Amino acid sequence: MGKKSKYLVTAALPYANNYIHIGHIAGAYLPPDIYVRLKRLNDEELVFICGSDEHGTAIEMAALTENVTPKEIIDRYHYSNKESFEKLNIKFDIYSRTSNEIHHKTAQEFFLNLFDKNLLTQKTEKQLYSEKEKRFLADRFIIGTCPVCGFEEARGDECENCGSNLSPLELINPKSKITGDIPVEKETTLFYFPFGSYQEELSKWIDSKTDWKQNVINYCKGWFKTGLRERAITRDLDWGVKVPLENQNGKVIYVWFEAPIGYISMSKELFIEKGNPDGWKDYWFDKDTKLVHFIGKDNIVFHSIMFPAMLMAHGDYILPYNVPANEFLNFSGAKFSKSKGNGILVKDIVKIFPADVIRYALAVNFPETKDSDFTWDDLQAKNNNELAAILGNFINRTVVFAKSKFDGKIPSAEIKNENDEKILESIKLSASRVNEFIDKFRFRDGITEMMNSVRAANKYFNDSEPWKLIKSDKARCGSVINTCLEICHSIAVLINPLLPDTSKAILEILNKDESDLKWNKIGRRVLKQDTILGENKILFPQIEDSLIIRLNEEYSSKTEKLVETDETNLVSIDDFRKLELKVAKIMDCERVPKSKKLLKLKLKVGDKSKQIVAGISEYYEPEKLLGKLVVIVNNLQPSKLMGIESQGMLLAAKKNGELKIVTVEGDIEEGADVN
RNA sequence: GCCGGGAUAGCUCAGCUGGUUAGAGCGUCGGAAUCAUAAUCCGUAGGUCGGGGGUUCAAGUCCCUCUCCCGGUACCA
Repeated sequence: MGKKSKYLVTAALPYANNYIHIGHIAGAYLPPDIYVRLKRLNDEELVFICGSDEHGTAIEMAALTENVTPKEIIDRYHYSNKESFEKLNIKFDIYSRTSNEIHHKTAQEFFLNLFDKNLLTQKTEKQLYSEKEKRFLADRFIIGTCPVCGFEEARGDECENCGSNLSPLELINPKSKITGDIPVEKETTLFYFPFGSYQEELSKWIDSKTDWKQNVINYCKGWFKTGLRERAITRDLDWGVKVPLENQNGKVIYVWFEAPIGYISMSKELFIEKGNPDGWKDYWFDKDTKLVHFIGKDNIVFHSIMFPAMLMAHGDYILPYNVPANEFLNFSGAKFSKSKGNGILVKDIVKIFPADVIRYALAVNFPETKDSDFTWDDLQAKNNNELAAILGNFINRTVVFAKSKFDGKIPSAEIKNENDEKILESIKLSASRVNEFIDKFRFRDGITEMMNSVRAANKYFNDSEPWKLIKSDKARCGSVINTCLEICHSIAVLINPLLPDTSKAILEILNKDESDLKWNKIGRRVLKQDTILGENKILFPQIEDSLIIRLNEEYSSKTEKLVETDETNLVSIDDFRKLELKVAKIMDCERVPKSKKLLKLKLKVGDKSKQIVAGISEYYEPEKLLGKLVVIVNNLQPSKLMGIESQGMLLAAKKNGELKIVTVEGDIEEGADVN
């Protein structure tokens, strides 16, 4: 064994304005968790860093839209996402957040370091300023008439109607999206970072990274080809890390610049927690540290170009050793999309399936070289046909056999033969292959290798035929079962990085502590004969079709295409009678978080209550709807909108940007039929 | 528009600098076995590698072109 390496592993900082979904997990969080767990089993020295990215316009905008403070937004998503990771057993050494003071300080120091070296340039330009709100408006906060197509609600950065990319200054009649205030043009001075002057050094550096994934290198080369340009690193905004200079009121460091510094500040925080405040330097300043950034492909430019350029400019820190970016995970052929609300959120899926099942289903199909596809049917198949059938079954058949034929004790292995040693040896070899694969970020191959070991174990069981031996040669049979139990232990270690809960469960069944939970113990005999086995347990219960059918229905409604209605199409009275229109009373009403138009309504229809999600919040304040009698389609097939079930449809009239809900003239008891 | 990526067995995916009969897992079908969550093990079948053209002794792999999908980016004065 040579000198152990030291690893500084990071996972992309999730932006705290949304709940994370399983696409994120497959892309940037489960791979490093497996990687880190494996390194730990090999006694490598490492830290694993992650946390929420909590600044920037999008969060401020979400806050304004919901009429809450940014702090409320980031708290909601920070704690929820942190919990999501925990539920999936993705175990960071620290999961912190960029709103912490230590991060503000670290980012400011970083900024000042570059400023003091005269590496930053300043430029003055015109931007839109709201006198009323006393601040510059971010592009997306401005709406106005599109100069290209005349659409009246174009945003400052792009027109959703014609797709044009716009600058806010081009908009005709611009106004603040939030207050409706009319902004004025005002000059502002911002700092820029000259990426262009680092292009050559970066390019050479990337060229030296021959072992990086091809997709990452391609992205970088693409950027070099178009040429790196300077980029603003400050902006006029309240919510963020303040620019640490005089006369910079109302200015913050741009979030893309400040967020990756979070890796550094979170490292500091971790070592403060450990009672070793300078410990982070052993990682960030040591040329032998392997800094590995796990990210999704959308983040490549930041981690393999911008952040390295910043680190070069600063000079003290190490550069990334590798940036193993994954592609994207699709869902049933469609993209995960926040706006369409069809992502499978981690906080939802962990309520349905055990962490290990989710981890396995995602990991065998990591989007390592191209986008890959996730389906519920696939998850079921992976659980039933692989986890349960191959892995769970081997443990179960071994333990059940030992329990019934050897008094629940580990029999002795006195009558060994070469087959016993062969299988153990092959698992040991397999383990070293797993190690190599994962070290090269080839997780899928590594996992295939793990499962091959378990297949080999089943084969050994079959070929040894202990059910026959028990009748003819009990001592030899005991040796076989002893070996199988040893294999169970090896498997527990082997799968530990991928399936930590299952690994633990196997150890419990074997009544074995974690003292031999080490990679180099794979394929070795570590059990004591005559140990009484623990309680057996089905590791992977079958997933029934009915559950999968239900999930398919639930999630397909989110991706359904809208069917256009033909206005000239006539319906018969029978068709009309299929609709059950009823009068309902609005009992409760609230905005759907992070949605633009949705209100969640609690209705009373006769003696039943109902929940309906309606897209009317741009026209009605929730409070004003309370108590109103409205008309609803009572028997509409329920569907989910942004994860919230809607059990009907509210009728409303709409024209020329006006919308009025259909109410009842006079008073009538709710629940009344409408026809 | 331009740049980049993708399109390979029923499904999900591998195939580095071109080279013998294109691979894996799951599913299918057949067999063996019956300790085990009807779970295992062995074997079989399945692909004109998106369409078309070209280079080459030889192309999934290189070139051209077309179709579809996905990113990025520009312009629409």
